[in-house]
Amino acid sequence: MVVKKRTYSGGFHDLLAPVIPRAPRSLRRRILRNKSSEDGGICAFELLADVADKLLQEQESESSTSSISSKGKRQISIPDDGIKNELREVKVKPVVSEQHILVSGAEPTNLDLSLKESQHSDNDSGSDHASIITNADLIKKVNSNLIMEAIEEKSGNLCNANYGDNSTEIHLKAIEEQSLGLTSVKTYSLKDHLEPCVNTRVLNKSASSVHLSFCKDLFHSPRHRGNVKVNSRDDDEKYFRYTNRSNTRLRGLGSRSRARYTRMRKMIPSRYWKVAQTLRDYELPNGTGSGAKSFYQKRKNIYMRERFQADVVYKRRKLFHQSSRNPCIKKESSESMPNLVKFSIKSFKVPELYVEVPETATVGSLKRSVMEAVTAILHGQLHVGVLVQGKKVRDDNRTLQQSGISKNCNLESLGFTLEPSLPEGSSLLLQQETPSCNMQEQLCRSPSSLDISGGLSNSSADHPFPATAMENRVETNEVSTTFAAEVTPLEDSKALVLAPAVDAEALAVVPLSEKPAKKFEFSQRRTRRPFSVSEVEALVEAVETLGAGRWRDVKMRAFDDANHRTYVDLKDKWKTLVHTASIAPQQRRGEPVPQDLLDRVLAAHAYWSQHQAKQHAKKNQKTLEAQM
DNA sequence: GTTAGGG
DNA sequence: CCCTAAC
Repeated sequence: MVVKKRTYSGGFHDLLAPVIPRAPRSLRRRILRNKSSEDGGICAFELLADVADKLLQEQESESSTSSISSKGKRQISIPDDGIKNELREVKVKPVVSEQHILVSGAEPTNLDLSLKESQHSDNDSGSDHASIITNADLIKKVNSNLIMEAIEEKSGNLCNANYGDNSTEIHLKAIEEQSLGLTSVKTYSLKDHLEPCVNTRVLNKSASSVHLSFCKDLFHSPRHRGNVKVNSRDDDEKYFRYTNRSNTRLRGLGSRSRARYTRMRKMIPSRYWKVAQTLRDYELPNGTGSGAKSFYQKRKNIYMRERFQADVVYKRRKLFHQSSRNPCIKKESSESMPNLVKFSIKSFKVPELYVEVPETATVGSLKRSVMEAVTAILHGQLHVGVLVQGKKVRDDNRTLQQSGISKNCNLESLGFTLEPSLPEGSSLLLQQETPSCNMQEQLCRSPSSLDISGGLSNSSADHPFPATAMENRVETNEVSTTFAAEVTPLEDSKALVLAPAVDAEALAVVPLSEKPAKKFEFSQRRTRRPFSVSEVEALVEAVETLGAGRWRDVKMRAFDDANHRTYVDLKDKWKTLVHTASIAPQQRRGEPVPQDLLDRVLAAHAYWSQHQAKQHAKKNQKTLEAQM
């Protein structure tokens, strides 16, 4: 006997089209089609459920027939194990899976169960399924389009694009797995030559709920990564699109079903989702197109430009498809998705807004004053800055990795800033530059600091990076009125809640001419960027001609384009070069500087030292003469 | 803003 | 690289 029915429960009611008792194939097909057209797209789960369904059907018919029907229909036979099965889990995953997204409309316990089962039986996160298929009764390769057929039912041409290879190969395996308390575990591994593999598993257990887990890599195997992209859309519920390699066919994955919604949320790390939601719900009054909607619209160009956008959502979504373009990531992408860097902006803070109110003012008027100060700042166009290790990342074209933003490091030093374009002559004086004041200090020192976050962050322990925005002190050409963004773990963060402007009766915001306001940027050491040999050479050349001491000129001459090299840096480097050149080669560290360069360093150093000495002598001479 | 020098 | 005095 074989699987007679599937029992779905818990929120998949509108997701699972095939949740129907056995019916004539034609009928079920019609149902599926209707469902499909209604949604205007397919969902991976439906698709796979259908694949499983087909397999089961084939299995069923196999009990009386042989493998290939006379009609040429592809059938797959598996031995009748005599077990009554209920479909318990349909698992879809690529051969190389990075992560499962568990979707369950059922209770957490069921979810846990599903997880356990996955952990127990799915040691196949690598490319080897043998580990879980210990007792293969049957392995059958069918050069077949069976899976294609099932998929095509739901997706039309899309899967042709992805799986349109007739070499699709199907392995069927059935096993007994008593240790799980399962009467039977059948594993159907549908694997095409290109991978990913679709592994449809039918578990038998007494519970009535169904757990679905599938990998977000369904159509996104490492080997295909360069060709398959995850797109995003304006509609959250059709949040992702998978595109084929020509990027012309897009498949909306969604329907309005809660389950899909849930699944999408699972596919997206929660904090991003929530930020996305938040940004959608709370529009930013930034004047750049009325907030979130415009952000989403901008995303149309998501593949056109490798650049970071000012909204976190956009930025983090882009992470999903940064895989193949950056060679630095390749090492990882050969195994899995690129690491996702998780951002969560808990709050934006505006420290040191100075508001003056008379003692007799009411609290309400104080609130209004503060609000006006804030809205005055936020009124103009906002820009978002990204700070890494306190250094503002100015090059929007750099990848996160190149900018030192990675999953495993630096996140504690990551920050976002809001940079309003203050109107000319604004009376608002925000802090000016002051290194070495951290946010805590700053906030403590600033009774009028505003937390405009409304951030409701239930910290979840799995995010190790409560980060504080910081900004470096130097190299700021812009008028830098920045607000730090506190990047924190989040679960239920409402990123930005901005109250509307209130009446203009508010009290004056005091221009702080008397107090050299401190920029609220928080100094953090820049990332170390050792000088390359070519940089050293450029430096040496410049110093040879200009002399040691004219560092600004040296900068302009040789490092004008290197924003990360200040003239102070050049001066420091020269200092270390002189030192390096004067010590034994064995004592030198770092990338070896060619000896000839070091020789030139010493020569130039000697020359300009002497020159300087001469200058000093002249100067002293002159002063002496003047005194006489 | 630059320079110089200690940390 | 940072910090900062001194210009």
